[in-house]
Amino acid sequence: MNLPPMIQAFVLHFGEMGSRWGINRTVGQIYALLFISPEPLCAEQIVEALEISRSNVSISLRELMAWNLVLLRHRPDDRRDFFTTPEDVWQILRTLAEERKKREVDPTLSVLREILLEDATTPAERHAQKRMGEMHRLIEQLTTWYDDVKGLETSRLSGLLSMGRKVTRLMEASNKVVSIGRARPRVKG
Amino acid sequence: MNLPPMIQAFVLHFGEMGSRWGINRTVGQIYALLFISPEPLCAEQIVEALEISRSNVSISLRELMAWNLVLLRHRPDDRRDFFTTPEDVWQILRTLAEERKKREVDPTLSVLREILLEDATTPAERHAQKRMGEMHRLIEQLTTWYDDVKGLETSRLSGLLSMGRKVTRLMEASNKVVSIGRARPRVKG
DNA sequence: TGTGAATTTCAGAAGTTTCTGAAACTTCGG
DNA sequence: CCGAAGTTTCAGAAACTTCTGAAATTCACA
Repeated sequence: MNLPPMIQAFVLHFGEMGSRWGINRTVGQIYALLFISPEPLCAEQIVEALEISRSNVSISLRELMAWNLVLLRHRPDDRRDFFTTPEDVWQILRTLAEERKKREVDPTLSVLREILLEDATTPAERHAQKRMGEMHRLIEQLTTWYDDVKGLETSRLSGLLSMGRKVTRLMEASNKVVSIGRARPRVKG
Repeated sequence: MNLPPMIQAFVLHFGEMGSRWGINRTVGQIYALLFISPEPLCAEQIVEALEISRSNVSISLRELMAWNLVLLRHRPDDRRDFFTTPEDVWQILRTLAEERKKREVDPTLSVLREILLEDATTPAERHAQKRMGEMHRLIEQLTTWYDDVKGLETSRLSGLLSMGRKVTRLMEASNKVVSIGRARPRVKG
């Protein structure tokens, strides 16, 4: 691998973490390389930088495109595909969240929904359904929050994050303001 | 596998999802089984229910304990270990978030921190450091929010989630309250 | 200290994923 | 239609993970 040491460290780290993130080493390395590269790279440049086979690069790029984590770029009078990552790290976060939800959460949600429609006959089944119901409600609540928040522009999302738990105080304060101003029901929660 | 069909479906699903969640099939199945079981189970009962080897159960339980996802229980006059999952699904969520952060985020944060301390000499390195800086700031912001929110009791956390993006309006409204003095912030709609 | 039930460890078999090089395919200018 | 440049596919090799049964270890109690 023929890269400046700092860049190499970053690329190798993403390779190692790949397996923990549900992608493989090569995919992680390619992503890292594209992320820090000042220009889009073509497949052959990736082969040279990482010293892996052309076919491996091809398959890994496909996978990254399936995740919507890399973009295709073209140059005038050049037939080759060039690859890059989105500029905005918040946009990358949104994509990552969306894809992980799709792969890691949605299938479970739909299995739970189906099972919860079935009739429980034995006590064991009734208890199981009760537990699955708890799990289902939790996941629903999380995904509802996510769906609500995911469309926010970056500045608002960032603002929301920096509020953190202060929001709960604000909620209470707002209840007071509201109820003093004109009697109103409490905000849910 | 000798389980009621509804329970079997749930257990098999967790097994299949296991690889997407960074655990393996057996670990996923055992977790699912413990989660819906009305009583703690001992290793031998897991062997019978899932029809897998005793040693596989032993190793998988170790892994689940390393994740803090299962608890040990004992019965009077019985030397065997019995295993169960925490009752409260919100507590499970907290544990899961904590462990995933520890494994999937913290190592990257510390690699980024180290690299950002180094001196960039070439323009490529300077650009790489700029990008890593963006990534680092994003992760810091997310983990700061997480650290802030993770200690909330369930009812507050749940309330915060059900507010979703409405919070941003509340933030703006609260600015107005502060600036105008006693205008009433809208909570709903 | 010896016994036996419960548990863990471990070497290797079985299964899965990743990677490569070679061949096949696609596209486009001449 | 040809050839050159680029890209994808694929069979099998290499590497890695998971699983098992057998052996080793632990531990309560007589």
